[in-house]
Amino acid sequence: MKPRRFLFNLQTMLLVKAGRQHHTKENLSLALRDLILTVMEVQEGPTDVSYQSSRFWCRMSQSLTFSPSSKSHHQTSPPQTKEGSCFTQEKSNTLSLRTAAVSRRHSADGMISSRSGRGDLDADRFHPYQRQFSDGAVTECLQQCSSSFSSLHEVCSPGSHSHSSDMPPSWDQYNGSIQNSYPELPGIPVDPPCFLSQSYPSYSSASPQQQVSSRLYPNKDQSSTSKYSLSSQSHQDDTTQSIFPKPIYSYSILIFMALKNSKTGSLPVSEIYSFMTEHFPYFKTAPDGWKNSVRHNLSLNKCFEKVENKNGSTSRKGCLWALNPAKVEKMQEELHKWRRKDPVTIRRSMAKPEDLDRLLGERPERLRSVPPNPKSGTLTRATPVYNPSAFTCTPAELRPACQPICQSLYAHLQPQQPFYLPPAVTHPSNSFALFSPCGQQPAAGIPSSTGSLNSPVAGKIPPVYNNALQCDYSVEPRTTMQEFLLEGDTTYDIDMLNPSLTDLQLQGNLWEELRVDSLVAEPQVSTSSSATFVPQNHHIQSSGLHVVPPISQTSAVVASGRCEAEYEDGDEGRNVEQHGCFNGLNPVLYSGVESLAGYLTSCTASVSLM
DNA sequence: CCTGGCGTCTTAT
DNA sequence: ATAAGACGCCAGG
Ligand SMILES: [Mg+2]
Repeated sequence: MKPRRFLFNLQTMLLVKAGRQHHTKENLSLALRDLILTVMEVQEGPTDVSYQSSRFWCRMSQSLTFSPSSKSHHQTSPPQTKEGSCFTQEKSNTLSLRTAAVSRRHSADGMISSRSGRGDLDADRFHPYQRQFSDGAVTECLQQCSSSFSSLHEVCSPGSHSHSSDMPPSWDQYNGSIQNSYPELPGIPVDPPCFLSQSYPSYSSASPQQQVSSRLYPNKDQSSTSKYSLSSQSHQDDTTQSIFPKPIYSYSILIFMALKNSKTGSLPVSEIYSFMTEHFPYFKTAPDGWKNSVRHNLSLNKCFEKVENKNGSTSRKGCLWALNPAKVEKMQEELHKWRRKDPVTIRRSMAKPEDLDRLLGERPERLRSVPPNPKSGTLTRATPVYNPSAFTCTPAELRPACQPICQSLYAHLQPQQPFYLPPAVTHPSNSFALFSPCGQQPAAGIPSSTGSLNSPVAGKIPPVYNNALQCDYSVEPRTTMQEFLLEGDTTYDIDMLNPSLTDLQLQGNLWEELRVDSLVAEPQVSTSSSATFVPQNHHIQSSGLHVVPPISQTSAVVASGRCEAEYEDGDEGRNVEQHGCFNGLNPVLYSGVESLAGYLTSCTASVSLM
């Protein structure tokens, strides 16, 4: 009984958080994926855990390819999008479901009209300080907005959906209680139909705009989509749009990432575009203009310098762009700042979330418990140098730390040559563009006279570079304190990542509301949970602990979360606690998260043993 | 035409 | 003041 309710709540919370409607396995999986992204962030970096989660994610991605033929509602539940964007940007701390809902709705309302045609793009315009989605995402947001709440209802009404049929009768009353807990839901309630499962045309028949097949703005950069997208073919564009929010990183940062991760350290604009579209699918379908902005940034930002392309051919075109050594460090700091800003959301906007750490510059895995080197045969191909420009340290330094993970994680990457390799090229500038490419532009502080070759320059600059370019690995004094903390102390990680936890806070709120609900319905549960749910500390997992029986891995999750439940106080405490919770989740990621979704869906049965 | 370099203007911080 | 981004212009292919 209680356990069942708890798990149900858990499911619902997960789903709502992910903005999904039905208690389907798919939705739960997707919701879990979100959760995992969060976990990855909390974990900060490609640890063994995130490695596992990455793998999980990949597998998940594959399995997420909904077959067009399947139930129509599947298509309407594109993976996470909305709440990450709609919610997290809020002041979040005090963010209530209500406000969230309202704001979402508003933003959606404002833009939804523009969806009809290419002509009216104003609403789609980028806005510097406001998260946006490409196309369909907006409408989805609207739907999600109401849907997230409606799900509470729908989920509770046994007959509403296929999966819910499994649910025990007791849910009926539960259903009632939940509804009660949201007596006056904003916005949504305004539309009474929202509470009726059938009133979601979007899910059963999907609104025209969101309808799969169609109309996406033609895009020239259709290039490497298929490789990463969650769904296939026809769905793809649509899905891509809906799924990937615009990255919150600034253009400068994105460009920086592109250059930093390039083999040579310099790229033509076109490749910078490619990098962006490849890693941030939003750009595949983004309205025109972003390329302008990229170019504009290249020109404007002193961090980026033009490099003569081939044989000093003049001109205005065909240039390569490289990083200005003198500014790199600054950029790197910027990047780390952004990184902390909202890591989860960033990952969401990425084609391959697990690549984030690599793109940002490797993290010090050594600080984490990384399993001993599993020397694998595929090593040679994927040695850490995949990100040449990001590493200035010696291979020896890198390998021990990275290999195990990188190797498997990035095995698909094409081998690249270490960026510190002496450019066998005639144009050193190209191969080592970071070092103030050509004398043409006496980069600040760097004697361009040394021009052609790296060694002289390299000899002088490296310290700075090393520090800036390689992920602050070395114990370089110059590394910022924050970064240090970030790397070495997980506790700080949590603290730093605070912003990224807004989702969780929302979750907490939600949970709390659910809990309240439970209280009403079931005094007993309330007793145990009420204690844990005092405002100051949302011991989200705690309440679960009591209820959830030692069921396989899942229970382990909760249990381990439990262990670290008690901690500090105040916000920090909560965060840490959550951290603990997620750490607890890790084991699951390891052993079989996939089963979790399934487990959750069928939890009612298994839990009853309590 | 398209691409790419870069300028202008607006907005938020 | 500055950062960031949307948008515009124009040269060159
Ligand atoms: Mg520049």
